[in-house]
Amino acid sequence: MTATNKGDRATTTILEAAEQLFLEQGYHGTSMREIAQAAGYKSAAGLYSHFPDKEAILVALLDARDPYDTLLTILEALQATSGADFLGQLYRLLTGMLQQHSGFFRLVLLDLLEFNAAHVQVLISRFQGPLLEVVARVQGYPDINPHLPTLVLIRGMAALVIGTHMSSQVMPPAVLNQLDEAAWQGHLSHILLHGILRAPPTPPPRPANHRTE
Amino acid sequence: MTATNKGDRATTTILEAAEQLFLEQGYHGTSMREIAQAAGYKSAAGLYSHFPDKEAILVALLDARDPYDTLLTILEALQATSGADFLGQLYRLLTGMLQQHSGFFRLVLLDLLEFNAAHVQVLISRFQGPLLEVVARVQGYPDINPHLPTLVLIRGMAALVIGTHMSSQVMPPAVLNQLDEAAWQGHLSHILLHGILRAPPTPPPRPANHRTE
DNA sequence: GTCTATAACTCGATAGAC
DNA sequence: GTCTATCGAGTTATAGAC
Repeated sequence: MTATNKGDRATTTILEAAEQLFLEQGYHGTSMREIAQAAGYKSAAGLYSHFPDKEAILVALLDARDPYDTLLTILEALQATSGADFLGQLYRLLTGMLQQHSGFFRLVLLDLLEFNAAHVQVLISRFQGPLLEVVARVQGYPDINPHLPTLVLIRGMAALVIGTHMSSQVMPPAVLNQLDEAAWQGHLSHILLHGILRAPPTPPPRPANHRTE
Repeated sequence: MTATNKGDRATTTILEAAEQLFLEQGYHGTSMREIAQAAGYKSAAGLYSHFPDKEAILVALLDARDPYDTLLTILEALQATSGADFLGQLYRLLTGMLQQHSGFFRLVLLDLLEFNAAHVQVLISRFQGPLLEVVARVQGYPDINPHLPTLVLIRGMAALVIGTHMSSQVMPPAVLNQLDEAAWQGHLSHILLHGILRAPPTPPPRPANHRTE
């Protein structure tokens, strides 16, 4: 699945083994012997032909599972009729990707706790340029609140997306399943767009001037 | 600082030592020897007079650092003139507490990764009742959108609060410091209340009928 | 309760044969 | 590249003296 240019299949096998174990047991909770055995080796020595040490496996894993390229491709192709439409799609896209790559997100948390996000910082910095481009595109729409600073727009979106994902991991399944995924996305993106208050500050009952889609 | 009913000072000393090390090095990355030495013992054996094993230390630590009681007291005393006011205060309160108890939050993440949130689930379930009471209070205000299901209100608020905190841990300090804390809170709570779009869907330039606060 | 001593393993990493 | 064998240091946890 993870493309390696050469026939270096052993490396990806090791990474797949390490991924599963890291996610289940944590970084320090997983031994080189366990990784080796899960990858089909008889002892841990074989791993050192492919990686200099244990930490290098985590770094390679973070890099291999980084959904950066996929995300960038989709972002560039994204088209919308309004800021509301764009943000709605973006929210759905990001939460969907975070869910699909939840393993990667756990690896990020792992790096955050075990190495104080030392390795992820590199991945994030790579993302900064494209991110600003997307936000600039968002702010070009006339229905976006022009008084919101760019940074606030980014952090607000990021916070809701990350928080949505985190909450799904902590909420009891019984509660989470009271609404299906589409309903959750619809409601939460509504909050992102219109907030929690009633849409009109004081609703003046006037005939329809706004268009319905 | 952490109140223990008896003169059981040794226990709190151990917990303080364990807290610092767990947060710096992770759970499996911290040894009983290290905890013992940081707590003033000459060997790890002394710890076993107070805790049956290593995991018990983490559990006791999670329980000791749980800000539940503090939060509940503040929540009960919270007064507001409107839903917007209430939610604004609540957002400020929760983000502030999360920041103040960021150590506890890291312990939660640690439990999430190392034990699949097994221990935190207990703490969360304890919080469910009071949480519903607060939300019921929120929904009593007339300016809150009545079409938002209770669960959506909870998760939306939780997501933004958690996401705000998480983003502060990953964002480069240079970016984070471009706005001061009060400005961040103001903007982000504005998004929570009114969303990212312009306040009126399509601004009809009519004389003031809406009241300013 | 805290100590020394130690049991019984497991850790990451290396050496060298094949 | 993968193997066996192993080094040296680390691990959790216990036994028993004080």
